Amino acid sequence: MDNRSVKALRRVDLARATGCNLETIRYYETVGIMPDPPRTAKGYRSYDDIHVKRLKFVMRSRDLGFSLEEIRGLLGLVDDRSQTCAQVQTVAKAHLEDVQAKIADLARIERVLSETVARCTGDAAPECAVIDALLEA
Amino acid sequence: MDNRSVKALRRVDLARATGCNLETIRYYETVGIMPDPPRTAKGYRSYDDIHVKRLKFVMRSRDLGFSLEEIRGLLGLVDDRSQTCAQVQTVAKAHLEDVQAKIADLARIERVLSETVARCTGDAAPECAVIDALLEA
DNA sequence: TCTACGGTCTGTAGTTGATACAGGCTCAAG
DNA sequence: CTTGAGCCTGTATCAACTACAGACCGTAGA
Repeated sequence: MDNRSVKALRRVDLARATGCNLETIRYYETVGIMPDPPRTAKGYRSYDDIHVKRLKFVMRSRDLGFSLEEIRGLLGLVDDRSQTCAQVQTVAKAHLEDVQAKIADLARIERVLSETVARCTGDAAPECAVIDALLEA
Repeated sequence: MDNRSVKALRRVDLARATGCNLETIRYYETVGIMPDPPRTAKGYRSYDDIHVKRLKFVMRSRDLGFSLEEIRGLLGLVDDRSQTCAQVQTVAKAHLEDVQAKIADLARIERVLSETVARCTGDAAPECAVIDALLEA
């Protein structure tokens, strides 16, 4: 006869609903990314649709490579939606530049590696182009 | 009158010769990536050209994104050069695939982020395409 | 009702790859 | 002799989790 929330979720339910690891949820609570949830009489955490939504937001952001610090900022902007768009754009653009820099780094590594691997004869010889490349000054 | 090694290097000398952080050298020794160096009578570490060479190898490998675990493997192959080439090629190829996978991931992120940022008006409105994208189920 | 199993609680340790600091010792130049 | 740079060790910190220990709870089936 509880007409407040249709169903209270346990930790495992929230984890399953989002695909998030059980312990990670608790971690997010201790670092303030997720709010401390209400508790049952016996101290069990009791979650809700809002937790599912927020956790999915966090996971999607993590998936896009935002740090927890950045996500903290994004969540603050979500919670207090004034002047949101310009600020969010700033964060997202900065992050986009990080991502592009990382891609450039990896592309360089990829080029060096694939060139080096290609020079490998791949046979049982004690000479190796990869080792030589790593050893050369 | 020491005709063994032309000059013994101190920690700071090795660090300068390689560009490696001082503490990182010690860290590499504790985790077995670098060997425990000989010590002076007073217990000071005493390095050599072989340490410079090995540390540069490690740094170049790290720079190419190899994990310390992978580097441990590569160093083993360097130290015991029998059947080297085929084995190194295996490690390097696997790592190359990792790198390519990472590039693909980041490229996906880059695409999503840049599309989303482009949808931003950038003005002071409380609606925001980035937030919406992160919130949407 | 008993029992088994799955779930929850807390606190703490381990992971990777470093980096930093405290507190004390030593060495070399001026 | 003093000063400053460098060395020593052990331990703490960072991100972002993950895992475990030891105790407790809740419910379904026999």
